[in-house]
Amino acid sequence: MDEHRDITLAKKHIYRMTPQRKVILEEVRKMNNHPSADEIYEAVRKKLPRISLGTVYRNLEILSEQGEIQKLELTDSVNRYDWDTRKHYHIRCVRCGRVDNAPIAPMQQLENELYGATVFTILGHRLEFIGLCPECSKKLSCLKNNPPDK
Amino acid sequence: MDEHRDITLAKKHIYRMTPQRKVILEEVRKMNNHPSADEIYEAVRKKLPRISLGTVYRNLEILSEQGEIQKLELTDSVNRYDWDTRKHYHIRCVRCGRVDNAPIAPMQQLENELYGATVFTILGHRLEFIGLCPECSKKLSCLKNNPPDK
DNA sequence: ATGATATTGAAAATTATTTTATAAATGGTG
DNA sequence: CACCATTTATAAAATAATTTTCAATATCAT
Ligand SMILES: [Zn+2]
Ligand SMILES: [Zn+2]
Ligand SMILES: [Zn+2]
Ligand SMILES: [Zn+2]
Repeated sequence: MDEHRDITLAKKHIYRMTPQRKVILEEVRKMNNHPSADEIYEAVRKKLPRISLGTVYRNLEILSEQGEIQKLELTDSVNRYDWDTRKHYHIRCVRCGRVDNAPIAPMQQLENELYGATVFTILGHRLEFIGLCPECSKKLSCLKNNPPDK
Repeated sequence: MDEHRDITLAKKHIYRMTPQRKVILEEVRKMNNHPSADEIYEAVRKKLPRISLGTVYRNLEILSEQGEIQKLELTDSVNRYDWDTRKHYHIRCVRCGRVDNAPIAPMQQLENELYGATVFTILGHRLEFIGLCPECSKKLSCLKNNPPDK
C-alpha cells in the first residue's frame, strides 16, 4: 500500500538498539527458511515472552530499511524475511509455501533489455520461481494414484 | 493462501453463463490498464448497479480458472486482471501502482537453468519489473528540487 | 414445466499488516 | 547523577483486500 515512504523520504530517524530489536535480528540470522513475521514472532517469544507482534513487524521493517536483513515480497500473501541481504532469487512451493534460494545468478541485464522500450524509469526487477517442494511432490503423486472421491 | 484448489482438484463444476459473468468478462476485455477487482466492480456497476463486489471477485476467479482472462499476482497488495491471456511480463510503478506490459519476450529457458540444481519440481516463474511511470518520475524530480520541509 | 444444482447479493469472517495511544526506556547533556 | 527530548514497546483497534456463508433466486437439461 504505502510504497511511497522510501521515496518521498521523511526525516531521518536515529534508531536505538533495544533488547527486542537485538533478539529479533539474532533470531532472523539463525533461520534459514525465509521465515514470515509470525514465525519470527514465535521464535522471539521464547526469549522475550512479553513481546508483541506489532513490535516484531515494526522492527523487521526498520531492520530491512537499515540493510541488516532483507524483506522478501514474493507473490504470496505473507512477506518473508531473509538474513542474507545479497541479491538472489527464490523458488516457492505453490502448495505449502516453503521458500528456498534459487541457485541462479542475478541477471541485471534483464533491465537493460527493457531500457528505451518502455516509458517507465526502470528501478529493478523481481524474479521468482514457482514449484513443488519434494514433500508436496510426493503427496500429490500419491493423490493422483488414489483420487480423493472416486 | 488457498493455492491448493487447482492442484488437489475438486469435483468439476459446470459453469453457467450468467448476465453478471458476461458483463464482467466484457468489461475486462475493454480495459487495457490491468484493472483491480475494485476497478472492474466500478465499471460493471454502471451496467449492473445491483451487483455485489463478492460476485465480481467470484467471477474473476472463475473466468481466470477457465482461461478467459488472466489473474496477475504481482508483488503488490492488490491483484489485477488482464484480458490478454498470453504469457507476458509487466512493469509496475512503485509509486502509483500503474501496470504496463513489459516489451520483452517470455524466457522459458530460465527454468531450464534451474533444472537439476534444485530439489523442487519447477512449475513456472514470475518476472516483474519495478519502476516509475512518466507521471511519477516527473513528480519526484520536482520534489527533489523543492524538498517538502526545508 | 420440473428438479437438481449453480449463482447471486449482502453481510460477516478472515488474514496479514498497520496504526494508535499510553507508558516506559534510552542516550545525550549539564 | 538528574533532566529531557525522543524513540520505542505494548496492547488493542483499525485497515484493506479478499473469501466465505447462507438464504433466496436463476439456470438449464430433461
Ligand atoms: Zn511444499
Ligand atoms: Zn534467500
Ligand atoms: Zn506512477
Ligand atoms: Zn498484461
